[in-house]
Amino acid sequence: MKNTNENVNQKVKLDDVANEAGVSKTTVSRVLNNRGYISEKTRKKVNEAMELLNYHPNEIARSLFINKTFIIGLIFPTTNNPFYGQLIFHLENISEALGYKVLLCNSEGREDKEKSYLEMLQRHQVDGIIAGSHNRGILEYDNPQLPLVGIDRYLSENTPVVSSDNYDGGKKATQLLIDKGCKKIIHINGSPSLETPANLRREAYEDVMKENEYYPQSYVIGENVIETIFNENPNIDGIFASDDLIASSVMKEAKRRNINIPADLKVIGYDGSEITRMLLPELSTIQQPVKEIADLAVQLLLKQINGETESKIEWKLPVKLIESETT
Amino acid sequence: MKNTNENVNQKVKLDDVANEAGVSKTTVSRVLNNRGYISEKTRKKVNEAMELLNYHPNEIARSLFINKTFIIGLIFPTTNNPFYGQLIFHLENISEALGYKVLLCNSEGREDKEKSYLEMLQRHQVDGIIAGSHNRGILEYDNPQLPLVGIDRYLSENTPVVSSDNYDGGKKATQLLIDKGCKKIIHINGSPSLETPANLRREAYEDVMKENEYYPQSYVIGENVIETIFNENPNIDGIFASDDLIASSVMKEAKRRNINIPADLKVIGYDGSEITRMLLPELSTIQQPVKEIADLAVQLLLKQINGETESKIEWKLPVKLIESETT
DNA sequence: GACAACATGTCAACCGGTTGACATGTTTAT
DNA sequence: ATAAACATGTCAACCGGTTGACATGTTGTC
Repeated sequence: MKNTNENVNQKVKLDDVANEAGVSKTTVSRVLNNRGYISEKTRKKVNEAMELLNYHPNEIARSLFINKTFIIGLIFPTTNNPFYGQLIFHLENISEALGYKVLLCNSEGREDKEKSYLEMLQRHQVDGIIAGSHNRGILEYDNPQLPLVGIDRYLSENTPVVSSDNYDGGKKATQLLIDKGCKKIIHINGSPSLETPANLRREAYEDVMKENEYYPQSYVIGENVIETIFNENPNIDGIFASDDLIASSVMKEAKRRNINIPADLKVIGYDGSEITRMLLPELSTIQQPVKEIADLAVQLLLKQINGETESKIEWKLPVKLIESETT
Repeated sequence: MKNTNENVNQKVKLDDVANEAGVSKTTVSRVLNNRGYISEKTRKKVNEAMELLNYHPNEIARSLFINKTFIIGLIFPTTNNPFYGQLIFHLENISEALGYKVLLCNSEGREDKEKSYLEMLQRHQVDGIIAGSHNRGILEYDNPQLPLVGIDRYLSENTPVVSSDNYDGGKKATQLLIDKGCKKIIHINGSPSLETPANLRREAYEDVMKENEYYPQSYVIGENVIETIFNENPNIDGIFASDDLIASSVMKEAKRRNINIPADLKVIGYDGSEITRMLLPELSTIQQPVKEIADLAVQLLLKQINGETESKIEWKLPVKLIESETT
């Protein structure tokens, strides 16, 4: 049996298509990029050759020349989280619709991983980065060689940040608990060392509490914190958790202690992702406009990529109070 | 003010590093790739130059030459789902540890999207693809130019598939309901038109039912199906849902109808992802070994990428029955 | 019949690294 | 003293497309 060309399993390249179609390399490139004059007949011939040979243009070669990859890097703690899972879904979706692909990076909130991802994305010549995971102080963010947008995270002095209206959300949540008659309301938040807009949730909580002449008291989530809260505050009757997962842990612990929700204790969370709404519909929460956040973030990034300027740095999108059975 | 080189905002390239360090292009490349002889002194000089200039080697140029990108494509319905979110997290994590990056594709289960993603990934010269979303019949999968691994999906005759032991899972779930005394057990599954190993869950259900001389009855999930099930089967006392989200919908509907779980109706799901366990711990379920699935899938893909052969096609990993309050 | 628009080809430079061949000079070991 | 190992440089081809300049020929139109 002859070892013909067709048997050799090597990638088909533009030259092969040109040969097959009996035209020049340039003509094939013209067909691919729709430039210059091309007759319908030739176009068809070339397309047929591409079909026949199962040709896929090498985007790497193209990227190298045009100095653009149409790839966006996404750096977030993890897809294994209802909120980020939904956010990343939308980010990818919107990007795809606009002709961009996404490289996914799960930083797990670790600075070292984030740093090496950042380096990796730059090596890969991504056109821009959207990041929602962050420990401020990573030098590379301050010296951005790259279009950059943060989601719910300050990345550097002049990097745009998109977030839900955290202050308003915190206000709505706290106010609801007060309106429902809670006297001893406690707030649980993530690590406050992070300089994130999400801290505004706590700020709003504190402000509203003081306005109503209550004493604000915040705990930071961590090992056994929820147990501690119940132990240290026997008269607790309201909890504002800064995300729904924390809220669900609170509910679990309350159940274990036979504390009745909402009769004895009212609970409200934050995020309101689709999955949480589906699996835990009874939880009251402040819902973030996830799709709108993703939309805006991508838009702002593309603006930067296209060299358009935009002076506004902080973008806050309205939240929605969802009252359910836990309040 | 002079417009020195430093002011020009252009990407630093290998040549610049060479100039800065006062060595040749080749030497810099040798440092980068650790080949040939290099003195410590020179290595240091070069590294300092890279640091100083904030140099990031252009991986695109490198990929083009070595004909390898170290990128893996992931095609799944959506990250906005606890199971896929967790799976994708692990896939990315493991890949990263092995020096690969991932391009994320949310197919939404749509054939057209999947097709265009497949094409896109080939253009981008990914080294391989792991796919868990699929409508069989996409030609490209049958004619793979590319290393390929399926998760819970048959992609083509000889593409490796990794999945949980669906048959055993279906058996365990059904048997549990029977053991708990259910008489009228109904199964709800996803679209059965898909040729997926997950169909074995239904098969096991049917087999176990018949063995115990019960009449198996399956519904396909869709608009209002759950309501229909309750309406058509007033004496129903057991439901095996082929995933936890469906199970949670069943629970919701039961609550609406004041049907007590588990007294009047027992429910068991499938997946047992971390998020579901956290938000809906009361649900009994069959837990898939997500991390192990991801691990194996990546391993099998890398084997293909490295040209090693592996004749085993179907890989089944053991599931775990989690008994909770709904049974 | 002449000129514009259309169609295609040839050729080479370019994107930014990698690599092999080869030359030259310096150390080190024996 | 001499060969082997070490260190670095020069040069050019290469990866697979893209693009611009330029040439040549064909149609279509007024």
